[in-house]
Amino acid sequence: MNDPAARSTRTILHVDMDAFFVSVELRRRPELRGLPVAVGGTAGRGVIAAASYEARRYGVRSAMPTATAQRACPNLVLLPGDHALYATVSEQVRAIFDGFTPLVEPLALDEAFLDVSGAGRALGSGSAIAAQIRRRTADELGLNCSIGVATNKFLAKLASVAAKPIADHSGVHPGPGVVEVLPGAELAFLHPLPVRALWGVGPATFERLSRLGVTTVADLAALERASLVASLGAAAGDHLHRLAWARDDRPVDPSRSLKSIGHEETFRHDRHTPAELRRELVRLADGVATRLRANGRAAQTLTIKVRFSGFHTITRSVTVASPIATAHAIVGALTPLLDGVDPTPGVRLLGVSASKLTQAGEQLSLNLDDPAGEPSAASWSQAEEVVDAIRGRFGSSSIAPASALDKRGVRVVRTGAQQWGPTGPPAR
DNA sequence: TCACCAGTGGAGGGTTCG
DNA sequence: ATCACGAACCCTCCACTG
Repeated sequence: MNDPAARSTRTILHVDMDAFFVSVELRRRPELRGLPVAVGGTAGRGVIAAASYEARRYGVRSAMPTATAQRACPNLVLLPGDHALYATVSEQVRAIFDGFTPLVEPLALDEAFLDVSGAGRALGSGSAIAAQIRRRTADELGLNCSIGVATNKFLAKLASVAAKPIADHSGVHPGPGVVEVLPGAELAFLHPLPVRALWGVGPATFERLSRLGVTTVADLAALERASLVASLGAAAGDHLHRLAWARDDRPVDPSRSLKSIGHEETFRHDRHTPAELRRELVRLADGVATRLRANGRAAQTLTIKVRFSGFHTITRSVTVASPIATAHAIVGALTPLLDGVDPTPGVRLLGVSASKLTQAGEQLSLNLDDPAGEPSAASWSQAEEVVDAIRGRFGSSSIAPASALDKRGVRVVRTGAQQWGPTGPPAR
């Protein structure tokens, strides 16, 4: 305990569920086991969210346009996805993690970091704990996972990639399941990897690094920190330089709080009129406001995002004096911004997002009686809380803003439950 | 009054990740 | 050759403050 090296050596696990969404679906559709299966949006404007390893044999990958995936794999079984179910199963996985350490940082529904440095005596080494976790997710939930063990977060993440099964044209090859990077072996593991494998090196950064002659992590490590900073900026340059030398002291943070809440939607057919956009705005704002209230938050900054048919994308934002959490107030704040957008060239996507979040609750209403006879902010707030209660009892589609309805009073579009592209048949 | 400086925060664009 | 959605973070420009 008085050895500084021992005190500073951590044991971090990165746990990544294998083909999570698909694996959850296969539990209730066992007849599909062994087939190429994917969860994702329908062809047209949808993308793949997860692919079984059999589908990956054909080159199907997540984020791939569904149309492309179906060309690559004509027999692909495409499932629409059930985000609520995945969230429920994710909580069950989480409960297993919690049995090993209180230091669990979820990254996504299917991924988490665990700091098990303190668990040593009772539960065994990092790789022993990893083996126990794998056994329990398989036995109790019927789900496989791959786990990386290392002395910091980003090496653990890279190790979990190395632990994964591999699917290529020759077949599906099981992975080791657990890969541990032992203390002292960090650079030997890290430096041969392609620089693209590093967290934070996407297409744009890779392009810039290529211009500097960097292909592997070893190349990156050989570069002067200053030239990296000059090329990539202070934050990214410094960060990557540290990673190249396996330096990463970011703690596993179990209490990261939400910083923004948003909804966006790509339309099956482009919108061309302000009236159409206005209707979508109301609907999206309703979804965002509902989630704000469900999380007990209110927002001060509101942003719209507009993607035109040519894919050019703009954002417009406004910061209001006091935090808001009703659809009415959000629409009020965003309407002037939307009015500044000309939809005639065609709009394929609209998004609404709320940031600068605060705890809702103690905002005082200073104008309970409005001389113009308009309902006050407080009464909108009460009205929308009633809406929350009705949805809680009768389902999310039981009630909607009148201005989000079409002329027949039919709800125009879905609530915004996660999809991976427009619903219904392909456009065109 | 002007020029400059440092700090802050808003706005807009962009990158990356899963 | 047509590409979702949700979120975090970064950079740059700019206005404002003192």
